[in-house]
Amino acid sequence: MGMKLSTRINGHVTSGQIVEVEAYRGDKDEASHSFRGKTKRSEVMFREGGYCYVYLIYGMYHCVNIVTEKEDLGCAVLIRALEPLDGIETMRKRRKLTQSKVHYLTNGPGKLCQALGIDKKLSGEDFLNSSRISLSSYKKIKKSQILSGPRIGITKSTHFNWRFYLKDNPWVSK
DNA sequence: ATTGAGATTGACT
DNA sequence: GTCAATCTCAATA
Repeated sequence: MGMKLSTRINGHVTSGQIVEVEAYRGDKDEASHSFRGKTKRSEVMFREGGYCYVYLIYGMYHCVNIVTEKEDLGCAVLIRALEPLDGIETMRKRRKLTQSKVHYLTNGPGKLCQALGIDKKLSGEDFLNSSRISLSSYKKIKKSQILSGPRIGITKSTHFNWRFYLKDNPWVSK
């Protein structure tokens, strides 16, 4: 939370501050892609922390995750919303939004992937050694500014309060 | 081989 | 508020 997520795709640099995330883990979490073991799609989730897991959701949109923890544990953090920073005009064109609707640039997991040009080709990239996608320090966030609640859009394991978001940040999805 | 559900979004009533 | 867009996976045959 508070870190900057950046991409460089075909020379276009875009980035945003992470303001909303959800945690997924390999055991005890029925909502996780890693819960039933490795598949061709979820293989990246079982690597050691630092890799980028991107998947296609509902056949239409992409979602980006940061793999965490040790190898074989299947834990990752889904990026759900960003506060736009660099390359806003590039993001607006990718999202096909008019100036009056830039508010909707990156306030959702599918939206931010479209804005930053993230798709399945970036799944498996190493955040620490990639020329196309990276993370960097941006803002120090106080714990008191981070709120939590149930994860959005899932029907299993809804009792875990593993959605985290910045208090009063206008870019949060809901 | 077929079917139904899913970590979403935008268009429409 | 409803619904369709259409890829991946697991369950069924």
